[in-house]
Amino acid sequence: MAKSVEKTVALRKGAWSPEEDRKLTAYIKRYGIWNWAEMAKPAGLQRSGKSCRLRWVNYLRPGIKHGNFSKEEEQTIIDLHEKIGNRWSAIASELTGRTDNEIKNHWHAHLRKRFKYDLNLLPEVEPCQLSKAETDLNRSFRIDLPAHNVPRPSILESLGSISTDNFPSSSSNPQFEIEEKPNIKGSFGSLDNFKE
DNA sequence: AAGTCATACAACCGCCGGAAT
DNA sequence: TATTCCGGCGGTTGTATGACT
Repeated sequence: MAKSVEKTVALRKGAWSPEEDRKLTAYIKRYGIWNWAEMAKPAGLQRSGKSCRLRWVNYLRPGIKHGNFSKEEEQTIIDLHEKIGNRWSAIASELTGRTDNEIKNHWHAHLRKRFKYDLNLLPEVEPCQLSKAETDLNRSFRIDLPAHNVPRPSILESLGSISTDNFPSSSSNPQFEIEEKPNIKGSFGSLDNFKE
């Protein structure tokens, strides 16, 4: 079903454009989340359901915090990681507005090398034995460079305030029409967050 | 000024579990 | 009960950007 759709349509990959972000956000604002695999097409996106879900969950969803982690947040991550390991989603649930992906990245970029450095736990191994991530970690560790933690300009700035006012309505553009929402199950996502 | 290196982070991939049929 | 589908998770990779030489 959904898989056949994804097979027959050439799907875009790579970085999301502001236009794609607008389309996905506007679609979810209008119709909610009902089936990621099926939503992409009527939303006007040539993306896989997984890609749409990931973009929404990690970036577009209301309430997502971007930017540097506070000392408290870092300490929470360290504490929880010590207790439960790489269960990033569980850790993320304890940090309002942070996603598992962001925490995972932050851990690998900042915290893990600091943690291991403190404990002298990093083994001496040949780089050829390491994955890329491990190689990066080892390299960073050994040269002991301070992270130049300059945040990139957020793509959200280019989006401005998202509005569906200039977005094609379902009545004027059949591309966005949905006769019904088949096989709806589970949560409708974070629609409550749109309520003002 | 140009080339290379190091870093951060967005996004993809593959697997797994739960729900539906 | 078996199969299929979907969403979620964690690991990994690709790439943009800034620092360094």
